[in-house]
Amino acid sequence: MAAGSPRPTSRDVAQAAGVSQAAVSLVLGEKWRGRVSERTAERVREAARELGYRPNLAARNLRLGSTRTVLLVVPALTTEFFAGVYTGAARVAAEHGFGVVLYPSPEGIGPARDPFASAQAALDGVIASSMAADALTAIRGDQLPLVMLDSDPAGSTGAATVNLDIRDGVRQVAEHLLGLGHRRFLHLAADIASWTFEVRARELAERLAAVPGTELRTVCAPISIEGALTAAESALAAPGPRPTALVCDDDKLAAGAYKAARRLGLRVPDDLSITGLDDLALATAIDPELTTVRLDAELFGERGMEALLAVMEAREPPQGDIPVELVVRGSTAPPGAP
Amino acid sequence: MAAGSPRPTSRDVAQAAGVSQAAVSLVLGEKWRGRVSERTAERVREAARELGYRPNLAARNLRLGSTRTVLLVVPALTTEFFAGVYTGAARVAAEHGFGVVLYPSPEGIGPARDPFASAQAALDGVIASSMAADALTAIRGDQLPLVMLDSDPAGSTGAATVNLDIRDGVRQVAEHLLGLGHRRFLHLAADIASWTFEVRARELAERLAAVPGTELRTVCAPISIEGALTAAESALAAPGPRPTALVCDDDKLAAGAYKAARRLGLRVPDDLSITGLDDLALATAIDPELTTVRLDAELFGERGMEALLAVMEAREPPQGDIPVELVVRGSTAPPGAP
DNA sequence: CGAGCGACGTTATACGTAAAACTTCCGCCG
DNA sequence: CGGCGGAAGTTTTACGTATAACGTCGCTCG
Repeated sequence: MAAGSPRPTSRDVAQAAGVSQAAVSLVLGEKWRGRVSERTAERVREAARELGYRPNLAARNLRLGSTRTVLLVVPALTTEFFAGVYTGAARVAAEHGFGVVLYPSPEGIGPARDPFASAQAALDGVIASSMAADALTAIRGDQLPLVMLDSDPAGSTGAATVNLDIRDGVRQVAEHLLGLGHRRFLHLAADIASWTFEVRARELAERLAAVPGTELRTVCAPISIEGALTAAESALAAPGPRPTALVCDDDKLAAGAYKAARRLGLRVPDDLSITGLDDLALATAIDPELTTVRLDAELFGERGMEALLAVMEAREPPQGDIPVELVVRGSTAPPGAP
Repeated sequence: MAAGSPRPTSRDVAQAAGVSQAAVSLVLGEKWRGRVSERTAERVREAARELGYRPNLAARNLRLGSTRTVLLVVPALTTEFFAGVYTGAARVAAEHGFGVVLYPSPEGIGPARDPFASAQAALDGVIASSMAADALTAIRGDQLPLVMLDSDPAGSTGAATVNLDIRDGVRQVAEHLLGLGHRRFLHLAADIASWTFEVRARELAERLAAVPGTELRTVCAPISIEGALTAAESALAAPGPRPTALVCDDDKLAAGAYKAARRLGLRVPDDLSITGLDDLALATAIDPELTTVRLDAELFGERGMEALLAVMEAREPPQGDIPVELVVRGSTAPPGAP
């Protein structure tokens, strides 16, 4: 293992072990049942260890025409949610001998490099979450197996989808708040044109419309604490009867809403109930702790990877949305409580 | 671009354009100044576009012996800090024609796959942050250019390091609190054996030791809100005079400390001043907003990548720590304030 | 006794690209 | 007019691996 010397190749190992390069490949490829004697196999392994041999992946990929590598495209890494998705996907991938490469969408990263250029390696498949349309066409152009996370199952792309049952989560939130007696609602929505947010808006509207005497206003904000703060503050300060329940599209928006409430002198939950969606660490950091919908990010990633494996093997991907769970904490109470 | 057909190769393009494969390689490689006429070059480009040609990266990597891909090893993605590091590193990398692959440390991911197996692609270099020692030896075994983030510059590895000036950050925190009049301190430390945390402890102790009449106790906790909560609660409830200032190793610990204070009926900052370190979104989500040290994650990533480029080109990596800045918010006040 | 077969390997080839080395043609200058 | 140099390509080779195709024994069985 002399320093500075070029990496040893399988041919070097072969020479050291006194066999042919093919034999090395057979032994190290674990596919030598009746092809090589146990004694030579051991000699080869010994030589490989001795030289510190590592197969050249570029060569292997070229030969096999596949890299056993998959790309996970996420919109951002500004919360721990997609870290969980990655963890789940990577676990399942590893069980099948695949690796996962992470690509956070090109916010702030030069547009010159698309996901594929960035990953450099050839890819065997893609899991994409809430992505921009242009990046999507780039993918389809490559004709790669594709699974979309949290996207319209009836979308025009025809790609397989894996979704959290956000609809059910919003339903649970609505029932919870209606059950507490709330009738005047404000929806603090994310200002992103994405299916997963459209679902929230639609489901909430439908659930509330089913109950006579309810009101629903909606205000959009960028997904950041600052953005939510200003949007929520002006909406809550608007004339007319004040909403008693504030449904936020995610936990970060909810955190901004807390600050808006505080500025306006509103107590949570006495004057205003607030709900989130995600169940980030943030949800239990703020006071009172946030009533929110728990999303199982790791399971989401696992299911995504399982679906991709199915697509790659030309099997039918598994169906069924991933269940979510309402977590009731201190940010919700009956309206007008003391 | 018939569907299902195998991807076109440079040879297909050559045939379509009526030239040799070498000509295609020359034209598309942008290195054909005096080698190919403008007219044929255009024909080649046209044919490539027509067929939807994408070079096979595995083949290119094999030929060039380099992948222009770099690995960024991060301890976790549970806060947005390392997302910022990635963004910065990726920006600089893109400017130099490099891609960055992200590898979150193997918490929960099968140990069977080391970073290199995971990245699948061969790598040209590694930027590693606060990593475990065994993973490090795996890297050194590969003799790859390596830059360490937030690691002991006098460490035994001899690798280049890029550091935030955490020492100065802690100094600023100490001066701020001492200036407010605090004398009894509690240090809520991360229970991770890592240089970056050792620096915090050492610097804080030194700064306080320089002022007569100060007291310092230390308690360790896992970096999570829950962990910080229990550790801080029992430490604050301990007998003897209560500390008036609580210095936390990062913002997440500080968030847990808020909850501990609340449970014990202590008001922040009147009864207890609290400081963090990181300036995450979390810092402004909690009430009162957290006095903390702002770390420029993107700049950190940029510097890391610049250093790695220097190492790869056998240049001397740039020296100098990255400055940090104390951000004073509402969580600190003079002790015993009304 | 020779055909056949299994064990144990080896030789040869292909993957798709980049680039060094070579060919051909032509214009131009001494 | 001979040769030189440059433009415009082409032919060839190498990168490191996996595997199909091909020996070569020694033994067994009909």
